[in-house]
Amino acid sequence: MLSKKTQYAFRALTHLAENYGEGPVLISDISERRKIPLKFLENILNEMKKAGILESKKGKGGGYILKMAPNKIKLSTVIRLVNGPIALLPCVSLNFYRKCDDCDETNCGLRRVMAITRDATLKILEKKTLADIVFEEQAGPKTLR
Amino acid sequence: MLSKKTQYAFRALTHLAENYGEGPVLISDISERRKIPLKFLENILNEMKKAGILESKKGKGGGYILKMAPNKIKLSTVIRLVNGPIALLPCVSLNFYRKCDDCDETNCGLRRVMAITRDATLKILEKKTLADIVFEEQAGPKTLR
DNA sequence: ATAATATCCTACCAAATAAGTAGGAAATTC
DNA sequence: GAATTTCCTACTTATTTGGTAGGATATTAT
Ligand code: FES
Ligand code: FES
Repeated sequence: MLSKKTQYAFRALTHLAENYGEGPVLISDISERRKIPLKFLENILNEMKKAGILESKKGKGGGYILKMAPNKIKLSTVIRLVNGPIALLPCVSLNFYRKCDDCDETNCGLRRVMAITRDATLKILEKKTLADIVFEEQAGPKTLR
Repeated sequence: MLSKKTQYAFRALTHLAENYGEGPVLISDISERRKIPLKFLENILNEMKKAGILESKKGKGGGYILKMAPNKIKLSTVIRLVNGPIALLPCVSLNFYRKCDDCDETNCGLRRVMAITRDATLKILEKKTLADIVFEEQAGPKTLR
């Protein structure tokens, strides 16, 4: 499961995506409108800035902006940044690889299945971007299952 | 990511699957051969028994057995049992649904994408069973990536 | 200059979860 | 009734999560 922090990150990014091209948005603004604890949000946004997907400006008229267009920011990027590995096992993670203790990697059946799972997940998360999330929200209420 | 406990569970189950039809296997046996902390493994196996996928016998000649054939035990079942939800958000979990705080479900773009991701993951994990894991191991070393 | 506005930085804290241990009770077999 | 083996309850410890506090630093406006 994604951490609460990651959910906050997405909510904030969605907000920024909606305001893309209209200048900086205040942390306090995002915090209020999206119901995210202010100080926590500060940290989150700052992290994403350091990671290169946000830009910031201090002082009056300042705030945060997406560093690139919403359709350039992949969900996989955000998740890896804020949440960590996408794979279900360290040994099949592309970006956070770590060997499994006491398990023979070249011979591990679980590992192979989890590699397949990772690929299926990634196929979606590498394709979907913030723009897709915004679009879905504007498409109006939908019930899903 | 799957917890270490879940990895242990899978290692143990794989071992039991390999010995399926040959009578009970001792906890201590699994513990040694698969390098899993004994007392921890005790708890894990017992949990899975209560959940209905294992059977046990006490006393001499006792031990654990799979309650059904390896190809009847889905990976999704095991993960849900030991690890918890498979979905990336509580609001899209089929078996562990919980509402997200401060997020309008009927209108949430992230939710929709995560529902798609969940489906893709489940499509694999509901299909693959312990038998597949065992088969992969017997298919011999393979390098993946 | 200097006050006001905002982000940035360092550090800390509490609650929850994960990972594992200890010790004996209960059932089964020999 | 002794040996074997799982079962049960409870505890401990380490790590991660979800924050908070307080001031430093940069920018703008007067
Ligand atoms: S090598 Fe990672 S689970 Fe076997
Ligand atoms: S409702 Fe679950 S993330 Fe929006």
